[in-house]
Amino acid sequence: MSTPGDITEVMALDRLVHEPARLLILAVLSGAKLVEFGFLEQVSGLSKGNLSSHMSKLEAGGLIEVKKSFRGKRPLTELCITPAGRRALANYRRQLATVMQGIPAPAAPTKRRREE
Amino acid sequence: MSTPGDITEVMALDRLVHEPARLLILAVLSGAKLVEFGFLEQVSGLSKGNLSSHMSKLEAGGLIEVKKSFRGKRPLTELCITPAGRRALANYRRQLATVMQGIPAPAAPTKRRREE
DNA sequence: TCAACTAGTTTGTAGTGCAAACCTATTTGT
DNA sequence: ACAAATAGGTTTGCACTACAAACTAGTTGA
Repeated sequence: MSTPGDITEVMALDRLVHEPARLLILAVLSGAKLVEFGFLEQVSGLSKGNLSSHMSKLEAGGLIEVKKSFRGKRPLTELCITPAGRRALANYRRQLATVMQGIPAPAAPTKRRREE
Repeated sequence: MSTPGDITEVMALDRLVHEPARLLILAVLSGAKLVEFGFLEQVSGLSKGNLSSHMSKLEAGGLIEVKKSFRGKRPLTELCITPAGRRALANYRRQLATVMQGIPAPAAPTKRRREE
């Protein structure tokens, strides 16, 4: 039961969100009002450069907002997700759910579990 | 409740599978023993060239097998998923499930339930 | 003063996805 | 018989992307 889950929907996935690094960023942002650049750098494991460029793309796409200020005398960059960002993320999640229905479940043929 | 669903797992996603076009191909292959190139071309909506190159990558990665033969006098290319391909797909699905737990659900601001 | 650190941005490059052009053989039209 | 069209793909060319290395600008410590 449940809908067939049209797998061709996978082709409609938002590439801006689909990129793992950016999806991670959005997911983290969705759970807080304001997130510091440095914090994101640590939880994501991304290099500063990489993070910076993904940040710019998300900002250019209107999915996040970037606020630059100072803490004491040092620069501080903070990110927050926009309403459009939340929508994009929720939409992406919905599509993922649809897509997952088109992928056969773990199959679980034997009891062994191997991972690498 | 339910496990926290470590969102950083998103960084470990298999890029060979993560690409929408290839995920679609794998999903289709997982539901049949042997699939014709032309059929795949139609259901995916991919151009022949694009399909061909994704096919090559999946083959190079050992996720599918490509069998070339003739039907009557015309060339016929058929694809089938390998055991490694099935494992990769199942593994990807598992990771996706984990990742989805890290993405906030549809937000459901009101009580309405929308399905489409 | 000068080295080292903080907080990011810009640059360079290898790799990717995509469609257009191409290829070879077969079939159809005249 | 010969040209044009079609089938079934592959190769090429290009615009774009993710990533790390190199860079910039200000700050703190010695």
